[in-house]
Amino acid sequence: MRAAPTILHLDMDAFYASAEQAAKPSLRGKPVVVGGLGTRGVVATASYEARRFGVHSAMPMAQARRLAPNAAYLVPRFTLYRAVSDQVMELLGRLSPLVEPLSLDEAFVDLEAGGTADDTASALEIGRELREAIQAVTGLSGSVGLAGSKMLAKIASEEAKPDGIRLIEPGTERAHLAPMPVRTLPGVGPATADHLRRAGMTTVNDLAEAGEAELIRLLGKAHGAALHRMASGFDDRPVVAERDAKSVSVEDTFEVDLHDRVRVRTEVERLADRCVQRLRGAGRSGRTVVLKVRRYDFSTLTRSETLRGPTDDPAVVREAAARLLEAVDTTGGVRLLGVGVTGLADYTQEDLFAQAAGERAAAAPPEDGDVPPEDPGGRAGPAEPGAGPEEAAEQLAARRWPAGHDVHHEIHGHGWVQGSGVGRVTVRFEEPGARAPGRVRTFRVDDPALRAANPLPLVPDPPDYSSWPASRPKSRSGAGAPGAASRP
DNA sequence: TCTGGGGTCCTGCTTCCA
DNA sequence: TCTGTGGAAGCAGGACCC
Repeated sequence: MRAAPTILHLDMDAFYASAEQAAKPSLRGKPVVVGGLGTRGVVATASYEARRFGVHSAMPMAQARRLAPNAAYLVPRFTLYRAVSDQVMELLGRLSPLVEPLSLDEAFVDLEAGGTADDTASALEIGRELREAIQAVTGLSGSVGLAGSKMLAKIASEEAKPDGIRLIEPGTERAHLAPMPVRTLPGVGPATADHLRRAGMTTVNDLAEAGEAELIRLLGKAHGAALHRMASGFDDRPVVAERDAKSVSVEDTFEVDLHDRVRVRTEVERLADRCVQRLRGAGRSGRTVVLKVRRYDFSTLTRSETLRGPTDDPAVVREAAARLLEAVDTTGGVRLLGVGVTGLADYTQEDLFAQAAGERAAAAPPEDGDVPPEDPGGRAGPAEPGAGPEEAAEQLAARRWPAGHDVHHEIHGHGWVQGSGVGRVTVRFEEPGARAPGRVRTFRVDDPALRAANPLPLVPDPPDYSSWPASRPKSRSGAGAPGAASRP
């Protein structure tokens, strides 16, 4: 805990949805929902306009569509979000060497370590400047929380949302937290909250007064002790700039449950290959292979196997995953499969498995390596079995032209896919920064003049913040859009 | 109504080994 | 040689977070 509120928490407001609204002028002020559009998709982010209909993160997409049938439904575009996130993180890095990203849209900053703030006034000033800078550079708004600890800074940014700044003065933590519901504290989810409610505790004050011993009795040593400290306003977790990943995994939920054992095995091998690709991309290897199976009834089980040494050999991971699958009963159907690797290391060890696999591979006909022989099944796969020719064509069109993705037309220029089906794709031609919505045109899905395009920057010509925070950039006309001003 | 994907951490249990 | 013990490692599941 600190005597000055020099831990800053930044949380971008409805990040994915706001980025889409900024990229697509016709969606500004309208309900936008970003997430998986398949029958089993869930909402990743809903714009504030969509939230008014009751749509929220993690809600099944089918339910969101019932609540807000007229909203724009888009698939996530991580290339765009990552680019914007990089811009935001770059600004945060100007405030301190200690920046801890939690996700693409959230981070802690230790202002004291950066020497950019050492008291309430300077922390507030830097928070306001940061929000202005983010608005000017990305066109998006973020909420800032300031406090003497990570927990309180995060709570403060939550209270500041949307588009605000909030400071919790050190010394007032306990009083601030006392009336709040237990779910406010990090680490208290639905299960723990229910557990606590049955024990008669619903507010943070209840937890603080219950005492550490009682919470340990209820929740176990680590969780109970940590929760009691947090409920009492103590949180001395440092801001950690670099964290090594501890596992790498990939998983797929299938549009339709898999029943065919051969298909299940094929999918597991495909996932193992994808997992190794990611592992190698990170320059790592791993020792423990984990198979995850979610069955038709949503029951989930994991099976793991620890190898003699770390590996990044796809054949080794594939075979381990296949062995693990042998021990799993999949009758009834499989909804999700996942393959992961833990026990990460920076080196690989030539072990007997790898050697054996290599020898087998040398003796066998050539494989297709990392590229599957055909577009595989599941979410990214071909038309589902049983789909009619028209349905299949629609699925292929939707896959080629995902809703919300950027396209370029030889004559009409840059646009984005509004929808596709019946052999047609509908495109709205507009760019970020346009004042009015663009025009809509429809093409054949195989129109040669139409091709997929990369996202454009949300702010075409952002101001130069390279000397900030030492000196602030001169305001340009149009920079610092309305709404950037901090709320009191 | 019907529940994603990619992670982290913790707990309880079993086995192995010194 | 047998027995007890404690720690480490492996494994499975659950909860939580964004």
